[in-house]
Amino acid sequence: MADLVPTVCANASASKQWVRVALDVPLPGLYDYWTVSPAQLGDRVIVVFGRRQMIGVVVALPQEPSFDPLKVKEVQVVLKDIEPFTQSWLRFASFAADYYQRPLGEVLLPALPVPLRSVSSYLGKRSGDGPVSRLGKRRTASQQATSESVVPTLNSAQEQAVVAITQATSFKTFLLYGVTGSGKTEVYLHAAAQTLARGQRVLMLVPEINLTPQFEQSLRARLEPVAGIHGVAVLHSALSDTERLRAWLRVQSGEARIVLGTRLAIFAPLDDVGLIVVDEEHDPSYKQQDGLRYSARDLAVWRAHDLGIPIVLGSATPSLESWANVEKSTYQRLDLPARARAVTLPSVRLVDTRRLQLEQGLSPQLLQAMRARLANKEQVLIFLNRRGYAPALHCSSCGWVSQCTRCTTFTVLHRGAARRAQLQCHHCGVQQPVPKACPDCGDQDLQPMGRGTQRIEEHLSELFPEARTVRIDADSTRKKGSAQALFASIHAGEVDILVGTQMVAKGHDFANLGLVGVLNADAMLFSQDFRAPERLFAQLMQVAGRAGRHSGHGEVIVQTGYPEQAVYQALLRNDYSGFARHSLQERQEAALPPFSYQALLSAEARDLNVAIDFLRGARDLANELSAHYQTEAVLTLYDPVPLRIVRVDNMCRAQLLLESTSRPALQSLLRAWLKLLPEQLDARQVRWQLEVDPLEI
DNA sequence: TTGAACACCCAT
DNA sequence: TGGGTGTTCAAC
Repeated sequence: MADLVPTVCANASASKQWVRVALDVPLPGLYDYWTVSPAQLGDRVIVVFGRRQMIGVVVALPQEPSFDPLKVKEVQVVLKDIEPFTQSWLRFASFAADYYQRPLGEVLLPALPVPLRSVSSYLGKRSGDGPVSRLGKRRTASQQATSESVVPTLNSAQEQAVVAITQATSFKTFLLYGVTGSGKTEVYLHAAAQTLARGQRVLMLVPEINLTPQFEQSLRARLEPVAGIHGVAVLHSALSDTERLRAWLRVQSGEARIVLGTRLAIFAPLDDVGLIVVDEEHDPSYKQQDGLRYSARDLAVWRAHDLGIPIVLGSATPSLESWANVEKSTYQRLDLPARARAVTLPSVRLVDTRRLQLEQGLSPQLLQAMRARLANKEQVLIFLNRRGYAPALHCSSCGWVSQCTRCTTFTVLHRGAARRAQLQCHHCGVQQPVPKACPDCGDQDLQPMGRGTQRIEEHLSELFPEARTVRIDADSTRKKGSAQALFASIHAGEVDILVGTQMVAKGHDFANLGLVGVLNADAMLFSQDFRAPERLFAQLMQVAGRAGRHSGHGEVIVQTGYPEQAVYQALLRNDYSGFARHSLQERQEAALPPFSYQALLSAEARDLNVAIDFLRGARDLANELSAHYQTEAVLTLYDPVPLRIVRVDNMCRAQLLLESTSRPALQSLLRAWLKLLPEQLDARQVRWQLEVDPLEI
């Protein structure tokens, strides 16, 4: 840190300087302050804002303040414990703020580790010289070098992909398209190694934390020889504040050569990047669902464009947006046609449940296949996207169903420790004891309705008492580290039957898994959302890909009442491209994304009518504005509608969808609209927010 | 919109 | 007296 000596000469430092500061407040705009200590663009400062002290980022050095100079306050401290943020990083944050229509400070500050943005870590009682110098004193046990692993040779398709990626000298988006097990990771690793060898850094995004340890391990093994022992940094939200700070500083200082992380890592402060990788680019986890609602994948593409570098989006089931970009030749597709280990894909079977007598939701076909696999000492995965014991409790004599008092949903029956049952609302989190008798008619014969993972687990344990059954869902993995322990026991062969939600579908490579059974997939078919089939297909392909990755004779059984549906037929034929063609045609005919661009204004209020009225007013306002901003483009304003689950936590929710044929036109409309919305409408009783490119509608 | 500051209330 | 809760107000 010797290079952090102030760079401004002594006489200049005495003069008064204006700084424009971005603060993490939900108000639009930037705030001017003055200082006599030298402050540069990208420095952090501690300022007084209203009644509180805050850390902000200097984003401009104006000649004159844009506010009454007499009211402009002095900066309290100019923080110099890290290098100022670079122009390119600030430009990136500004783009994200503009595009998602949020104040710049709401992007910049949450992107920093907590200690770097909280005043208390600098001015607190025991803060000393701040979090960075405190970190320096307390040295970490040096990381053990991972043993070097053998670099596998690439097949010709992989080879071609690596060549294409590494030969790109400017911005170019590649869609690396290959089924599970086709060796996408090897392509990333080879391309990354070459990028590092050229002296540039690599940013690699993965969808979820629970698969980073696996991924991190193979990355470390392969890249530490090139990048150095401290050359790999991992960033995700499960890190503690200090761990996150430590990793972040290694990124910012340039020590980390490769940055691996979840969506938040897209805001990592590095610009000498030569390659960005977004693994499983279709995954919905890349979309942040609260606060700044960004898509890390979309931002990654923008960043690659801004930096003039190649970016690789990888998937077996690309998003239709990306697929359409390939068809427009905006992206270049790279195919990995075969499974790298030269094993065949699992065979898929649809079991039509309409004429079947199911036993606890399980078809005779599935049970028989399970028996065969278990006898053969193979593992079986039962996939059910529904946690808890049963989706509701039901009175068979009067028809009463357990409902949440605060939400318009059923409360879910859960079995806790020692078989203690309770009712839980999955939306507001409220927990209630299970009534002994029906609250309406007093009948004591209350029955669970439907099946969740707990109930399936219980039933399978009874059916296959000799098999070791394990459940993996949000409930069984709540404790820190328990997910990893469970996965470890599966890998160690200590588990025969695995019951799980979508948690198990992602990334894990279970060597001995022979059969995957999918229950209740139809639930996803009936969603209002136009993306539901796309999501279902991706999820089914992904969970199917867990079977037979090593043995080569994997089998997938999907139970459905609608086997003729296009999604299932495409799955049967393992035909993503056919499914994509069919879906894109439907989207085009309906002028839905990717053939249009959307924004979603949502509102919530105690009274549904208040929310709807607010949205109606907002729609009228947008209608007026559209005359000015949509000259060429076509704007569609839908009617405000209540959400499917209208009331959550006693707030009623509604939304208004805007759709435009032009992204720039939509952007300028939104900007003008958001300026006027708070003034023109009585928003006092309404909480509202705007989402650009919503993923779920 | 947030959160600090203040007023107010109630239990001890 | 102190803590918990509700209300108001300011924000370069």
